[in-house]
Amino acid sequence: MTLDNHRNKLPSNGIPNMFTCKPYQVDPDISMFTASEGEPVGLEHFLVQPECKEDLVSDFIDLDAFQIQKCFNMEDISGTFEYDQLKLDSDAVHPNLSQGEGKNLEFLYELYKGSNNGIVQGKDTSSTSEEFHLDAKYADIALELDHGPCKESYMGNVALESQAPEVCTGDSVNEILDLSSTNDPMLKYSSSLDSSLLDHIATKELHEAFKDVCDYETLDREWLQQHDFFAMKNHVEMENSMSLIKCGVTSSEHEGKMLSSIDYAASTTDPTPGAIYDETKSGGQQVKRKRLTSCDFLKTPNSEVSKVEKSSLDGEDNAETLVTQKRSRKPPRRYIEESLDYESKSYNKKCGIAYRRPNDRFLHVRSQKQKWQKYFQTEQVVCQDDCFDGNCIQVPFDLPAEKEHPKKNKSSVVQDSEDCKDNRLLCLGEKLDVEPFSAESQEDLSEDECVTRSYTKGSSRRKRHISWTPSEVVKLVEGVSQCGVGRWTEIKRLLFSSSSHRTSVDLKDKWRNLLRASCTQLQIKEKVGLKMFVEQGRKQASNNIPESVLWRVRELAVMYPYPRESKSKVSFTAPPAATNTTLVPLSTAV
DNA sequence: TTTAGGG
DNA sequence: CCCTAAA
Repeated sequence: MTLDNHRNKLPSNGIPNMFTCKPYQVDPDISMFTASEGEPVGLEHFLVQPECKEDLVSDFIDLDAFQIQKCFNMEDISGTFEYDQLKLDSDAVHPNLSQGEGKNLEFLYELYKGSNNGIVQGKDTSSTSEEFHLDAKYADIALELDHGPCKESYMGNVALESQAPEVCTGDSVNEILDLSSTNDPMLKYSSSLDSSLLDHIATKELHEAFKDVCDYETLDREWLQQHDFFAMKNHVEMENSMSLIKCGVTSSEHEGKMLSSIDYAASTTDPTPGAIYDETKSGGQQVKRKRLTSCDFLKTPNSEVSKVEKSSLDGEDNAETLVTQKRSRKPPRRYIEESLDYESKSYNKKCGIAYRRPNDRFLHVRSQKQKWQKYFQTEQVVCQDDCFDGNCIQVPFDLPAEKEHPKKNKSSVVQDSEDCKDNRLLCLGEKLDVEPFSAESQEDLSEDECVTRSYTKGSSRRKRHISWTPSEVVKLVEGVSQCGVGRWTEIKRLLFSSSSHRTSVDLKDKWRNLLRASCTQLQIKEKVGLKMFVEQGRKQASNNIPESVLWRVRELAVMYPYPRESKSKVSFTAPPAATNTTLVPLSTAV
C-alpha cells in the first residue's frame, strides 16, 4: 500500500471530510478464508484502493472501507446523524464484482452487520440508508460524508458508542473520552458511561462470541493486548494532537485523531456473535484477521501521525509484533517468558522470606543475625526473629557449640554457623531417609528426635541420635549370627544397606551395648530374682529390647567371643560373686 | 578402609 | 554417638 492510498480526501468543497471513502477493489486472489493459518491476512491486502481521489488535507484521517463501515454503524445507532449528509460516491458501487469478490464483500458486510447487532436495536442498516448499498451486500461502497457542524459530536458519539457496548477496556474508553473531551465538550455526555459496566458487557460478549472457537485466556490476552496497544496509540495520538493544536493546526486534524479512535472502536467491535456465527466455522480466526487489518492499517506509514505512531509503536516492538503480525498465533515465547519472569519476580517479592523452607529460613536468620549483630543492634534482628516461627528450638547465637562438645576445637562464629548449617541439613536429610524405614522407627523418632536435635544442634559434627528400634536390633543379631562378631561391614552390607544412618561402627557399638545389656539383664535376672526383674522390665521397656533378643545376644557372645568384651562376658559367666561386683553399680545406676 | 576400644 | 589407633 502506498502512502497515498491511505490518505483520505476532502470533498471538493474544501471541508475536511473524514468519511471519504474510496472504492475498494477486492483482489480475488487473496481470500480471507483461504489464507494460511500462520499468516494472517489483513483486509487491506485484498481491499486495494485503486486510486486517490481528492487528497486535500487529511494526512491524519485514515479510513479504510472497514472503518467506514463502522462509522456507518455508529451513525445508525446514534440517531443524531443526518443521513442527508451522506452522499454516495457512485464510484463506490461495483456492480460487476466477481463471485469471489462478492463473497469477500459479503463477509465484510456480515462483519459490519454483526458489529451492529450488539448495539442496533430494531434498526436495519439497509433500511436506514438505501443509498449505502450495503443491503446489496457491497460493503466497499465509498461514502462521502459531509463534514457538517455536527460531525464532531457525531464522531465522538461514534467513537464512544462503538466502543462502549462492544468491547473495550477502561483505558481505551478513557483515552477516547479524553480525546473527545479535548475536541468537543458535548462528548462529555458520553463520559458518564460506566466503563466498568461496559467492560463487563464487552467481555461477556466477547466470550460468547469466541465460545466455540477460541481459548478464553488466549483470546483475552490478545484482546487486552490489543486494547492496551490501542490505548497507547490513542495516547500517542492525543499527545500528537495536542502538539498540533499548539501549532495551530486545524480542527480537522483532531478529527483525524478521533477517527483513529473510531478505528480502534471498529476494530474492537468485530468479534460479535452475529459476525461470527453468520460466517464459517473459522470465524474466530477471521475476526482476528479482521482486527489485524485495522492494526496493519494503522501501522502503515501514511501520514505524520502514522509515522509518529509507528515510531512509538516500534518502541513497543513486542506488542506491535504481537498485535500486527502474530494475531492468529500464540504469544511469542519471549512474551511468555517475560510474563512468567515478571510473575515469578513479583511473586517472590511478595512472598519474600516467608516461603523459604524452614531449614533455610533458620539458617538465613541466624547467619543474617550474626552478620548484622556486629553493625546493628536491634531493629533488623528483631524483625528477623519475628520471621522465625519457632518450629525448631532456637539456640541462642552466643551459645557456644563447644558446650556440648568440649573436645572440639573452638570454632569461629562463621565456622560455627557453617557447621550448624551442615548439621541441620544433615538432620533433615537423615530424617527423610529414616521415615520410610518403619512405623516403629517413626514412632521412636517423633519426640525424642526433636529434643535430641535441639540439644545436638550446638555440636557441629555429632550425628543425630537415632534410637535403635527392636527391628534393627533383631537384624543386627541376625547379622552377627550369620556373619559373626566383628564383621560389621559385611553385616551392614547385608542387612543395613538400606539404612544409611547405621554405619559399621554403629553396629559394632550397638553390639557392644547389647552385650553389656544382655550381661546385665541376665545376670540380674539370675541373681536377684523377681524384684530386680521388675526393674529390668522397666529398663527393658525403656530400651525396647526384648528379653529373647538379649538371650540371643548372649548365645552369640558365647559363640563369637567379642574381643576384650569376652573378658566381661567371661566374668559374667563366671562365679556370681565376681559378676555381682561388676554389675551391681550398673544396675543401680540404671 | 575396617576394626577395636575408650570416651 | 564420637574419636582414635591399629591393622
